[in-house]
Amino acid sequence: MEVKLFDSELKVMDVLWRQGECSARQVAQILGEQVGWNVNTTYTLIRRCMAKGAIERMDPGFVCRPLIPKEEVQRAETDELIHKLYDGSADKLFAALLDRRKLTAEEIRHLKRIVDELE
Amino acid sequence: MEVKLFDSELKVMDVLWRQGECSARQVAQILGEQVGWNVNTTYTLIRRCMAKGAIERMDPGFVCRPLIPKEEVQRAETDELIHKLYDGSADKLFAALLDRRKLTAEEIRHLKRIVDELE
DNA sequence: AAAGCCATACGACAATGGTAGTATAAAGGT
DNA sequence: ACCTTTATACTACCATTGTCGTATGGCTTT
Repeated sequence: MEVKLFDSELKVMDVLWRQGECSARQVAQILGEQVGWNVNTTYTLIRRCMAKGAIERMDPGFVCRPLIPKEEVQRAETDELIHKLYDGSADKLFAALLDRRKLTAEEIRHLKRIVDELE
Repeated sequence: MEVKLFDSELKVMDVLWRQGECSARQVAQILGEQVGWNVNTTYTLIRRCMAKGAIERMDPGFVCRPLIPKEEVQRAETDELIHKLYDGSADKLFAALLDRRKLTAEEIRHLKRIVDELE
């Protein structure tokens, strides 16, 4: 990820990822209800995201559009976690996930199929 | 996780997880080489970890022992990621991991083995 | 015992991140 | 034209985090 988004910025992005483009005002309203944020907080975060190139805002209407796809952020953050706690190896995270879950027989079958299809 | 460990504290923990018990001085030396930390930085972090109950330090020799297992931290941080970016669903992270196919051939082999051993 | 030297303690400082107060400006009603 | 309301900008503030400087106290060596 070229830009690092903070947790609070992620909340803004998440609204846009879910709703698609929408006005700054709407974002503020949604986050007000959803997280209890003051309107100004949202506007500040939107501006910070713009400064980072994560959001584009168009006139009229201050319509905001996410410029960074969610998948990219997911990927970057997951990588970070893998490097921080799983010795940089994705399969250790994978194994940990398998380990903590109670898998049903058919989930296991499903998994086997997916994994078998890998390369 | 009852306690939240910061990234810098995690570096200290990681030394202990790898080496097992060892003296504060050794930790400082390792992190000096490995991350370029000033000795004092390490000592400060060790003290903070002790305050959080993550490290126990014994006399003589200031031998440090990790009180929190790595698995627990991995779990907590992974949960956090899942909640932050994967709608709280481990499955989605799981799928994302498989989807990126950034896995090396060896990792894939490893995965297959893990999955085969399931149930 | 004076002088130095380690190992460790403690406190400080700067940078960062989260949150919101106050300012400004456009738009509408009277 | 003026008052209100609403949308947005700017700035400030506090808590947290990372990092290290200085202080202290014991052990050597002379």
